[in-house]
Amino acid sequence: MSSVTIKQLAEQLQLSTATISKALGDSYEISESTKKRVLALAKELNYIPNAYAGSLRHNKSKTIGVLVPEVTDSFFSLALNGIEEVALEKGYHTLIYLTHEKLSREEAILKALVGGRVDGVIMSVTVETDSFGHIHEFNRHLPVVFFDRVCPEIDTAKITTDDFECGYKATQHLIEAGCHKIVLLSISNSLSIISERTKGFKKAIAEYNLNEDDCRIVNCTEDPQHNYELIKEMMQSDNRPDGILATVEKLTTEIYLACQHLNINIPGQVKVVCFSNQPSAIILTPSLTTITQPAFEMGKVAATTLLKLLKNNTLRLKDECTVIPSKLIIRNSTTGQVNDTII
Amino acid sequence: MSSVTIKQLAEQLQLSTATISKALGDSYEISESTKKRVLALAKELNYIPNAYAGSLRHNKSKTIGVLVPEVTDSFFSLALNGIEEVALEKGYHTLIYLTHEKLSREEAILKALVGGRVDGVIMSVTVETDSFGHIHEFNRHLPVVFFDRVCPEIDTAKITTDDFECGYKATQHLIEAGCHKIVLLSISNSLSIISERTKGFKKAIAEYNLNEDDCRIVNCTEDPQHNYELIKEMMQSDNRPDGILATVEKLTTEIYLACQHLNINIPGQVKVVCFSNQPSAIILTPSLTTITQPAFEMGKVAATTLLKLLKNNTLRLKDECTVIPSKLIIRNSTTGQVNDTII
DNA sequence: ATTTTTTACTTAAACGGTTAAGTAAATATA
DNA sequence: TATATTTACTTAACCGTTTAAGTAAAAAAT
Repeated sequence: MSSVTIKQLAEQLQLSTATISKALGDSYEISESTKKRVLALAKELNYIPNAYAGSLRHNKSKTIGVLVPEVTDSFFSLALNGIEEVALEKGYHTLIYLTHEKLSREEAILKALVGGRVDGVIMSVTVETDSFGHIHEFNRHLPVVFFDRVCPEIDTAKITTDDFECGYKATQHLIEAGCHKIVLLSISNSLSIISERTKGFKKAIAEYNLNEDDCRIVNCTEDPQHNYELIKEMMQSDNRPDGILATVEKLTTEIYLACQHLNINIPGQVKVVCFSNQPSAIILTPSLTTITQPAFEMGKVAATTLLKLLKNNTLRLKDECTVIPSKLIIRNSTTGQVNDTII
Repeated sequence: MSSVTIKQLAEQLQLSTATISKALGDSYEISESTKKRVLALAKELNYIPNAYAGSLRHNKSKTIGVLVPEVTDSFFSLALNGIEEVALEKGYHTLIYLTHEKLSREEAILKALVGGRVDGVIMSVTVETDSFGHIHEFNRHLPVVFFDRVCPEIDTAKITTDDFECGYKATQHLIEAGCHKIVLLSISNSLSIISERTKGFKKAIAEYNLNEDDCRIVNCTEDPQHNYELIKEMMQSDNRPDGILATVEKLTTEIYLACQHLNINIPGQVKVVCFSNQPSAIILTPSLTTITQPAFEMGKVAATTLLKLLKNNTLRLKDECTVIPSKLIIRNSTTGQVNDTII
């Protein structure tokens, strides 16, 4: 059952455990011949060092924790991909925790992680995270790197994308495509990314002198069915929008469904832009204009930043903020011919 | 930096570390008054036990390892979701490793995990996994639960879906919808799920007396661009199929794109079924007929099974196989009106 | 009043490694 | 030849926690 230990190697070779340990660590204190014997036996018996013994001694776990709201979202799964790639390359292990957008989970997980299980954390906060005492408390013990959904109140590394500019560019694109009544579909009032995107949205509305009452913000929830009803209602109202800017990927399905069921043509009657990393955007009918975030890259940079700190803890994490731009990918949901999308 | 230890509690209360440890464990050996004092101080100083010290002592890590080919796939992200849910509920931690379909990664990861870092592993093998010595070796030390992509040669718990039946049902559905030349798009010759689905496919072909030369198997790769070319070529060949059964989700994009670009109507000229958990299946044009696997449920059962064993290691894992049926969800890509999908 | 049992602790070993300090023998230096 | 240095080890302490074994004092039983 249990694997080979240093003690067993020591006994077989009639050496002390210290000698074995140093031989395996290629120490100058050990003769070449002994090193060879140790390495050979270690290989033969398939010796694997116990991860926790070393961790306990060095107070280092070679493990990072990743807290994300969910993983069934292209952005987060791509980011996780990037994080895991860097971690594996640098010999780190990745503990994953899904908060399911619950602040209480986030709090409980961070509290548990102070116990030495991880050397640091990479996280994207929940939609509910409007207080941050738990993160601050965690950060007193261990380093935190935020990515995407950051906590402005915590002074640490933040890997983000240009949400403000993208909110602006997406709105500008809708306006220039002829929209006058643009609705921004939000999912939170506190989330950093949403508030940045919203600011960009508002700036464009103001700059182009659109009627601010027509260009409102509608709050969606975690419940797809509810969102569907909400969008359907919105699209049946007197003041129906002619442009939709959806701030999260998962709203795409409900927007397309509602328009299909109400027989509203995209882009003829309403033009749609989504913040999305879904590969299927290109095969939707009409193909979906997206703001596509550099998810994989953001994950890689977040992990690289954290691991850089763990290697050299004189680094000031607060100076390690990176902004990687997203791309506006224009497709038919904002520019397509109306005939393209008869349903 | 470092957190509070039992030693510090002991010193402050003028007690031994043993007393503190037992008080925290609510041992009968400790008086109620002492327990109260210990608990109070522990709470005040926010004592969190060091995870690895306990792990080292008990040779248990309260951690499970999850090996999946990738996480940017609805099936695996949903399954991970299910695994993490059960793990968190039972106080376990989840280490995630992405093999990226590389056997060498799978081997390296399993080897590293023998070092006590995990108490067991839940895995879905890579497309390259045609030997299994590494899994067998790992399994000598620690329990393994397979889900979805299993290794038939290893005697342990396997959580699967009814791939054979689904291969059959999907093919039958295509045949009954009028297809005579059905192509199965495969990604591997060794993968358990693919071979089961293929068997079901062949059974239906034989039962309905379709021409076996027209109903061939085409091998796709990990490269989307290559798959696109392959599908395009196939759809331009003399013997163009009138039905496609795609065994993995990610092929959807290339099928739809190729048909769009070649101006081939789905379902008019070719009907399509995909094994897929993508939520966007419903908003594609035409909406996509899918075999949808119980991904979340499979993840939950896999985790529950592993944790059941870890609690009671007299359990025989090989007796803990579960098959959870998938669903054929019929949509317009096989039954829709041709007019629905003019592009 | 004496012995036994119970209570409420402490001591020390253990988990599997690492490492500072110690040491005997071999080699180099004066 | 006597002393200093280097080589190649070993011993023992330590990381933070658990737990078997030991113990003194209090309570119960005889």
